[in-house]
Amino acid sequence: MTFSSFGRDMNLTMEVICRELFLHNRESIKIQKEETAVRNLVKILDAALRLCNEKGFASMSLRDLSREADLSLGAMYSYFSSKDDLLRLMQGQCRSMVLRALESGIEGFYDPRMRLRRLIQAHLYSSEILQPWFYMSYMETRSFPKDEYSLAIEAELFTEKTLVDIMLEGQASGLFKPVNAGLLGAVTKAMLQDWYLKRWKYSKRKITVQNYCDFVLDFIESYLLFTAEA
Amino acid sequence: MTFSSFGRDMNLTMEVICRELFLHNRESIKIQKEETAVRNLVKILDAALRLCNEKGFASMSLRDLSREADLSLGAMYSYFSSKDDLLRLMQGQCRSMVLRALESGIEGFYDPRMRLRRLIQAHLYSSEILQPWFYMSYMETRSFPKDEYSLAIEAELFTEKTLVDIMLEGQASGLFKPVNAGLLGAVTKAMLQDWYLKRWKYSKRKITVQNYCDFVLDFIESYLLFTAEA
DNA sequence: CTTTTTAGAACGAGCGTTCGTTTTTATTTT
DNA sequence: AAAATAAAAACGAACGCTCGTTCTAAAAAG
Repeated sequence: MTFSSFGRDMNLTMEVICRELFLHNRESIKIQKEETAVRNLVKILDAALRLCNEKGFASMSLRDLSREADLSLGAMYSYFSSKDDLLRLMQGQCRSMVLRALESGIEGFYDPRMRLRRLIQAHLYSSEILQPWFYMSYMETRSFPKDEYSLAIEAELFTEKTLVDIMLEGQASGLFKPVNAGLLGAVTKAMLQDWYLKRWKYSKRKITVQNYCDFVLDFIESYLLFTAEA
Repeated sequence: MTFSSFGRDMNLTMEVICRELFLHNRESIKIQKEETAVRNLVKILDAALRLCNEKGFASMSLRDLSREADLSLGAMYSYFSSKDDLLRLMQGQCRSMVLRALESGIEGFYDPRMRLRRLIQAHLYSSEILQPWFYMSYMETRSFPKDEYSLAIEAELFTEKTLVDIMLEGQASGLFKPVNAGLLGAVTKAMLQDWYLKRWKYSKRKITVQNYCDFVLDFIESYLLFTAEA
């Protein structure tokens, strides 16, 4: 699975995300016409993610957002009922789409080594495309309202558990070495997260998601696989 | 080097940090008597770090801080001249003491394998003791005032470069395998950071800093060292 | 003309910061 | 040893400003 084939298969564009968001929230969104709504939701979400990445959700004022999205305060309140509601909209839609991408990444694969590769690829590629959302989710989790907080933690632990389960499968079938799978899963998650948390560093060094992915896979597999290599 | 021996050698207690802080900032601090000043600085910094970890620096109001530190607003302003100044005080003092701890960790060691071990230990142990400060620094860096931002980035890159340099030394001397040292340094930093960023997760799983440290060292050395093992 | 969408002034709450006052501590005088 | 005074530290109401949110009127669309 290459990054560009992943990009083609999953459709993680803002346009698509905002259209789904609109269709799933017609009751709460006060705008009727789909095209108008989608166009403005894209402007709002793009601007919100940009501002959240710069200064954080709490420090992003709705006046900043209004300026950046090129919509008045009143107009924006036709799309969400409060600042927290805006957060809920972004979280709900993006989380479900990323989860879908991860699941369909490993779907139909049964060899532990292949499943591990594909899960790591799917995670890195998703976060490459939706980096601002991943970054925002990571940095803001602690200040989310209670329900969103739980969902975010749950999602983090779910991905980690999936990693660990694949490792345990591989160990059970004698394919992987009996190393500490729990800790290996945890630090693998940390490496996956570093890709979207330190994007500035990796871009400056001209390291692509493909480079990073290959390295992480080699690093982990060297530790897990029995040495057939030199 | 064990965690407890490290704790004994470096003196990273709040009491010590605040006393140094006071002595280095006598001009700007409006309180004369050392004992009074140190006692209250400890209250202020402890409370500030606690609140910053809960809700972030921007969302911590000075009224919150005043309540938690059990000091009036006016009294607190005898110790710093603005909210940003409070940040600068915490950053300056803690950063220099952590840097000192890292440097004296590898001082006097010349074998690359030993240097790598000791640097990783010193980093994990420091962040175990000053976890709230490490966490705050990581999460708030992007919203620091310009000068503090640069210093924080510089410190992050310095630690990473030190890791990479040790790896390159080891490779040059034929002790380590010729893997991608730049990327290995980057993901090593990510693993070190995960220890203070996800403390809640590791405490819940009853994983100690010693466990984590041993695992990370084993993981990295397996990748770097030529296989003398099974 | 009716409906949908946008604009931006207005409001109360909470922010960082200031400052005149009170309380506590230390020193001097009786 | 007690009282008086001076110095140091702590207090918290008040100020100007920005925040999230509401609301009415204007503009645009059909």
